Amino acid sequence: MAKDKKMVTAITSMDEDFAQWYTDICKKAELVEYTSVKGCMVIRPYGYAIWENIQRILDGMFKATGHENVCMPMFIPESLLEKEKDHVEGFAPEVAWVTHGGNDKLEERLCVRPTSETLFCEHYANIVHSYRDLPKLYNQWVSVVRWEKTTRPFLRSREFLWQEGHTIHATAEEAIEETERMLQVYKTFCEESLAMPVITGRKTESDKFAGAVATYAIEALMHDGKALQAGTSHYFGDGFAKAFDIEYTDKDNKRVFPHQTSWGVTTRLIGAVIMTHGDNNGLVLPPAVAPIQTVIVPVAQHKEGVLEKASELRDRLAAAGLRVKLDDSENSPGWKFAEYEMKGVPVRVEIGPRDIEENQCVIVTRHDSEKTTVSLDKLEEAVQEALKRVHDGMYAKALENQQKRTYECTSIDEIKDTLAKNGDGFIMAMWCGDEACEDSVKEQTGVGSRCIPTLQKNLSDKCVCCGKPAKHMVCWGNAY
RNA sequence: CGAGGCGUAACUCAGUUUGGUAGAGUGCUUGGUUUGGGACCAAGAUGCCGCAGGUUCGAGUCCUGUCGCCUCGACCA
Repeated sequence: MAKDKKMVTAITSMDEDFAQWYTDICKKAELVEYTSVKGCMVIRPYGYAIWENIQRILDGMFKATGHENVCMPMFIPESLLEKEKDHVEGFAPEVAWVTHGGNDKLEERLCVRPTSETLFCEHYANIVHSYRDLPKLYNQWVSVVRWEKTTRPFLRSREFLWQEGHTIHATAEEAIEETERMLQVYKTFCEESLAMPVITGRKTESDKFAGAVATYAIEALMHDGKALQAGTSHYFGDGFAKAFDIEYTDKDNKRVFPHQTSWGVTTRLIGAVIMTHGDNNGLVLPPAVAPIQTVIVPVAQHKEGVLEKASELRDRLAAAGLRVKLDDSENSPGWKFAEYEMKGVPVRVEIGPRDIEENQCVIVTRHDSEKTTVSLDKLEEAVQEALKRVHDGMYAKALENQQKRTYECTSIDEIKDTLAKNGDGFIMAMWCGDEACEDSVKEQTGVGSRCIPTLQKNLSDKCVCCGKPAKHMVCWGNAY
């Protein structure tokens, strides 16, 4: 009977329908709510708290690597957007335009920023005059708008929150080093704070950012085997500087162009966390970004002393620096267990009359449902240790899924067979560097190029498609 | 943007074939009994049947349009 009851409000099984499961989690864990504008969603307190934790940690990493935060306007005049040819071509199809101010038609229409390269460039042209002004290591936390046709919560919305770093350097070497440094910062963040393994790599020519010399990305593999680009870092060379007349005087009194980078991650990271770690009981959150790290569920809370003891445990854990919540609502303990599992709280502490008598409590870890009984004398250490166990366990599980779903192939047929037999995943295969082969692989097998992984392996001397000499091993996959 | 599916209470859905004034379970409110995996009993409240037109004496039901969600494709930092 209890089982049947549970089914009433249960989410769709991820094995049955992964897309519906994802949507269910977003709604039922109270992360987002739809609005009347397609692709624009309310990020609810519980979802926004995850973003705040992501922001706090990443911002610390940016500051530690010498970056400063700034804030650019949200409007870009059409003429400014058009200054760099590739850039405008890449973004024009998906920008939203402002044509009126009040009742008056504007002289020149303004686009709502889809990204802020042009604004930073205009600004840099004003403030960079000497080699002494360089480098500028700027970042901003803002929202941007891209008029996407297909939208999904967190994964692809028309307005989304992100950070965009924009840096300008005296030399190409310095800028390239910055591009690589920030890619590494993202990788470290994903692994250490999101418990999510990623592979780093360079995008192919056809897939790189509009206006970039080179685009690098971190790619994560979701539970269903689809790839998700979790962050990007671009090297611009001096292309933007030339287009926007950013020049400085070097030590030898020569006028030269500086070199630029940009890099960003978005609220899509929340989608990545959901699809990497979630299970059929709901969300599973990495302790580092979980809004509630530990929930205390009192059992038989009406009985003498239970709530008092539970409050005492809450105060002790809060004093130890943990984000802790005591749920003293009238719901039954079983209801609370299910509720906080749905919400992905990493550690649950149960405390009831029996425990109090024994001076102990029960600790349950979300990712593996393991229960352990610990002495109240060691509560803080035990919970800290449990949180670490959750993080490590989540990372190990995600890494195992990624490795299990990574396949090395040396022919088109092998790719097709692999996909047919195992479903989606990362397909590693050699490529000659020709865009025609890249397109052909996509057409024949359905998987597109994700990136040219930093860690290369020579699987074969020949291109998987045309058989000509191979240049790189490419990671192929079906992407969100 | 193309093909398909679905929009009825906060949620999951029945009712649409054959037009006649709105239903169930869950949730919510109140009271009582409960409490170690989504408790039980009783009494209540809750609907522009996605939206806009049309046909009709009468539309949740038929027709047209439109918006939204889901799937597949195209597109896409």
